[in-house]
Amino acid sequence: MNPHDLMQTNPLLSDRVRLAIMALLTGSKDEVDFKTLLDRLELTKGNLSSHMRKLEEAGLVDVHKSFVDRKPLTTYSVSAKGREEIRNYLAKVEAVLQSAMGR
Amino acid sequence: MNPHDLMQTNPLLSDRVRLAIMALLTGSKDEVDFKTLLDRLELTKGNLSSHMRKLEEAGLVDVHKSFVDRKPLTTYSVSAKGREEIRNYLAKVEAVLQSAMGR
DNA sequence: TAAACTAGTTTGTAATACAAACCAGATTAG
DNA sequence: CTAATCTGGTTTGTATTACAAACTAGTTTA
Repeated sequence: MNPHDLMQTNPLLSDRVRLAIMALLTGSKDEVDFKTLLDRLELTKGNLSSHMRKLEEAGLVDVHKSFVDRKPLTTYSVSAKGREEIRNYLAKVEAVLQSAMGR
Repeated sequence: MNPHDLMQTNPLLSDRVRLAIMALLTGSKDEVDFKTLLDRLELTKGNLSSHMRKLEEAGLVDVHKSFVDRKPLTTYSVSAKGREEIRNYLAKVEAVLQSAMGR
C-alpha cells in the first residue's frame, strides 16, 4: 500500500472532529440528537452545526428535524454512503500506516 | 473506546497530506529528499514546503540540509517522537472506528 | 552572457474551523 | 400579563489553514 493512496480518501473524513462524529453515529443503533453530540464531543453549537451541515451536504449523514414537546429536535444517523466511506477510510489508513510501520 | 478520544490526537496528523508524508517517511529505511516527496505525493513545492515546516516545528520529523554537486539538498526522516505519535494515532483511530463498526 | 533548470522559500489567496452573536419559540418568575 | 431565562439550534464574523503562484539563489546549457 502506497502513502499516495491516502490522497484519494474523502477529505471530509480526515478531520478528527468529523471522524469522531461519524464514529459516534456509526456506533449508535438509534438516531443521535444534536444535544447528545454536543455533550459527548464537547463542541460549541456553532462548530457542531457547521460540521453537521457539511456531512449532510456530502450525503454522509441523514438528518431528521421534528418537534418534541413543542421544541425543535434534530437527529442524525449515518447514511449507507457514510457507512461505506468510513469503512473505506479506515481500511486505507490501516493499510498504508501498517504497511509503513512494517505490519 | 470513545469517539471523543479522537479529540486528543495530534491535529497535525489528522490531515491526509501530512499523514501520507509521515507514512512515507516512516516506511523508508533512509532519509527521503524533497524531490522524492514531491513526486511520490504529487504536491506543489510551496504546499510541501509548508507542510514540512509544520512537521519540523512540531518535532515529528528531522531535517537535514546539505549541498550535493553544488546543489541544495534537503532530506527528511521521522523523529522518534514522530514514530511514537503515528503509532498512537493509528491505534486510536483503529480502536474508535472498529469499536464503532462493531469490530 | 543570457536563457533555462534545480531546489527550494515566501507571499498572497481561497477555503476551513471555530466561537460569538443572534433568532424563534417555550418556560419560569415577578 | 410581560419580562427575563432557557432550549435548540443557525448565521455571521474571524482566525487559522492549505494551497499555488511568484520569487530567490545558485547551476547548467545554449
